[in-house]
Amino acid sequence: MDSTKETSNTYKEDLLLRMGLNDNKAGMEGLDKEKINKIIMGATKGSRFYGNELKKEKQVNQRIENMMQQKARITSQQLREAQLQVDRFAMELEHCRDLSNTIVHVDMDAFYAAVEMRDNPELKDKPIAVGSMSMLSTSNYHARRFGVRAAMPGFIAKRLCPHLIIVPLNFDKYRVVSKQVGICLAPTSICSWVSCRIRSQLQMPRQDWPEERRRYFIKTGNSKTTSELTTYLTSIEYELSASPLLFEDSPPDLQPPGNPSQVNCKEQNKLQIPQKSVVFGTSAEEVVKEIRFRIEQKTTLTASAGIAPNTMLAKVCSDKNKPNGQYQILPSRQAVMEFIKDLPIRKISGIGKVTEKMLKALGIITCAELYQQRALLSLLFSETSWHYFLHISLGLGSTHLARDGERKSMSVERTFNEINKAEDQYSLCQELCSEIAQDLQKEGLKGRTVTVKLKNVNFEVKTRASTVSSVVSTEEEIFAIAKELLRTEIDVFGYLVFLVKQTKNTNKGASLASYRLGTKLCQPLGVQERRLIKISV
DNA sequence: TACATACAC
DNA sequence: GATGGTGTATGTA
Repeated sequence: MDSTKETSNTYKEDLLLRMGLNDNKAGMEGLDKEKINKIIMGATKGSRFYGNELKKEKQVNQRIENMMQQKARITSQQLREAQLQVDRFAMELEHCRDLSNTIVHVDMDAFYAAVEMRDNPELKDKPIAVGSMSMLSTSNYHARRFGVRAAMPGFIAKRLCPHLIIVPLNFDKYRVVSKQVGICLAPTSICSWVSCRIRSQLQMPRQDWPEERRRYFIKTGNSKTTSELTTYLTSIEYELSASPLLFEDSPPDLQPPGNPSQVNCKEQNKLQIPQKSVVFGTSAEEVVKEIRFRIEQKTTLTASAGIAPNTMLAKVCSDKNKPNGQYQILPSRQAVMEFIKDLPIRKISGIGKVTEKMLKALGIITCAELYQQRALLSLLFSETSWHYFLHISLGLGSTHLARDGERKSMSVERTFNEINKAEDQYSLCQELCSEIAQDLQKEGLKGRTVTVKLKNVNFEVKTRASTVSSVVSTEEEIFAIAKELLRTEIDVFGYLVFLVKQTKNTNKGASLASYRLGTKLCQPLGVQERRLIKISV
């Protein structure tokens, strides 16, 4: 076990990186990180959670050490050869660079928090977060100034910001708003979306649209007018959805919405709506402004957006002018490379904490540095990984939006407080099996692999899986398998948590590739004790 | 196929 | 007092 000294000295920096404030998020620039980290560490140090993080951190450090040893064994001859090979590949990629698509990534600002603030005016101007004392899903920008952010436990957030108001999650509400946002995009283009994040591919020019089609009337506070206008807006949307949305790059007809002085105030006699109106242009930028305008009119919430030649860049761009802003990378190689140059790799979707740290050990922080080290990376990482890195450093990414494929797994997982008796664990397992069975039935799916996931009080996680020859889907079938998996673990280790998973189904039609079912139970007292009892027996 | 890791949201 | 839940991909054995 680690001595206290080792813990406090050797890994201090590492742990701050792992446990301290992650400010890689909009609205968290220029915070007093040191002060915030002090509070976070004060709240977490000595906890079981902290102990497990320490352990995981050591594993990452070991990985890095292995990598560095491997690096030390690389000869300059090997490096030269790698350089040639990588550059040949890079040239091919360059040759295939496609700047002809326009990808838009729309991202709602502090989504859950914004919904809660909208629905409860008392929360306006106050620091709020959505979630529980155990875990927060998101926070508003006010709270972010205190270092309060998503994935932080509420009790720690409270220490950072004692006045923080924590609102419980209302998934049903977010689902409704999420759908409304989807409708705002539907007429625009081909679009695919996950939760409140939306990617949209603008496809066809709309330069021949009459201005009337691109005109919107601003909602006002007046309730009667608002209702009229809403009706009108709805009818416009209906019209839009009946035709493809078109655009091409051309100067905007008007300034951005949201700035009253720039709003067009023409009379609309024909429509008998004497209100302010706004007309959007036909460029990509204008279309995106229009999308964001529609979202705001429909939901009273703001969204940010990125416009770029591929999905990787569009995603990064959507964060650049958050909240309530947008950013475009023009479709030229130069614009792309200029944008990429000093961009920290951590900003790219898919580069997380661990990858960031490993690359940092190689002196890589920015995309330009990622490119410089391309030969070395090809020798240290798997083909999949270095290809991925190379794409990033060239500013390349997917230029089309994949349709949602069929699901590959399904799971249910829950963390519990205290379960002392094995029989209680079995019955909880059965409950989860029942839930999964229902979920499977809802989608008409079946699976072949059942996985049980266990987590003990020290946050150690293990998974145990079993694949059967024919598909299963009922509570009884699944529980029979899960129970066996669980039994082995309880008997041997006295573990407290479990999970079940299932994969691959050959049925056609209503079928599922796989599903997963999980449970986690926590038992504060048990592990050591139980293990001892087992041994003594 | 089994298991662990990393990542996103 | 207290550190989530769901899903995907990948590496390795």
